[in-house]
Amino acid sequence: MGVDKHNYTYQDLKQVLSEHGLKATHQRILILEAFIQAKEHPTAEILYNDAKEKSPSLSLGTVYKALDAFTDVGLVQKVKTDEDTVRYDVKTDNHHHIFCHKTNRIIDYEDEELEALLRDYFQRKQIENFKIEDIQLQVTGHIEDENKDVKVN
Amino acid sequence: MGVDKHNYTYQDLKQVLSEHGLKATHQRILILEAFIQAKEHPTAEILYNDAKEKSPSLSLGTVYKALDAFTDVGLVQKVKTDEDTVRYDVKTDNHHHIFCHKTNRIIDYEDEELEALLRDYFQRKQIENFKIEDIQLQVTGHIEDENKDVKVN
DNA sequence: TTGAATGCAAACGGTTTGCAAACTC
DNA sequence: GAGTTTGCAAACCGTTTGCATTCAA
Repeated sequence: MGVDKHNYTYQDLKQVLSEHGLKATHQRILILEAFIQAKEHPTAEILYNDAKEKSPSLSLGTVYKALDAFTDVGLVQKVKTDEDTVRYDVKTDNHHHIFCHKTNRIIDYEDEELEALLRDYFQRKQIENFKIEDIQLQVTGHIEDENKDVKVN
Repeated sequence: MGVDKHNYTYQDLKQVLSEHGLKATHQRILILEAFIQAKEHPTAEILYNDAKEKSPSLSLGTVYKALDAFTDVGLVQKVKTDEDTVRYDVKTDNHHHIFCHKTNRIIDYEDEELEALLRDYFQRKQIENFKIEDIQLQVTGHIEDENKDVKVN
């Protein structure tokens, strides 16, 4: 079971955690739920505030520990930014990020043609003495009309 | 005058700062010098330690302030990483980064063919409602033999 | 039952801030 | 001379840590 943005029941999320070898605690389930419902690349604090509504005794430290655990098993990954807080991403292969420095939004970008292009390019241009594990584009710029969507593809 | 990794005299560096509209203080000149001599994408602390050798009264705060000033005028840029310290980069257009998670090295990658490829691709695939200012690849992986160089191209 | 996760509070560490003194232009 | 930059120390703030308690398996 992956972690697309569909409707997951509590049980589903529990199963996702188990499948990744994690103890399915109530807190982790709520944090994962908050993650999936979060619009975009949340910070630990955002998840904390969201999940706290359903479990007021939740502590920030627990969120950090949960996110570390999620990261370790590859359920989630840290997004490289130049902000002073870490933002997280539900891990899926082959997707890139569009950074808007006006709104601080980080938008996912996915395109099969781009993947093919990069795959092909790096097959020809080898990097000597380096094993590539992942390639991600960072497209930086700004949204032109903040009230409209950014439509990719 | 740009900031390639050539031999700059004190006077040259002073001029670089002036040309960018910055007051050419002794400290800033030393910091810029340390930057240019730094092998790879240094942190503020590395520059502090290097520059401190020539000016022992230098303080870390000054380095941060200088780097902020350098960043503001586009002399330097912050590198997006998922580390907990900011790393800086002498700003030049059209270059990408190779991240080694074994050594934490960040290696520059530059290739005209790749630029053409990306330029061409994004000309065809427009991102609606978004003005692209910069595109950077993050290639992550690991160096195979740490004693040998990573050769690009 | 047992080892792992939680909650809390204190510690950490990179970065920022405030301000008097020093310096650039 | 005017206004910016420096150096210092304290503050800041996101994140980590330690430990007793609680919980999942």
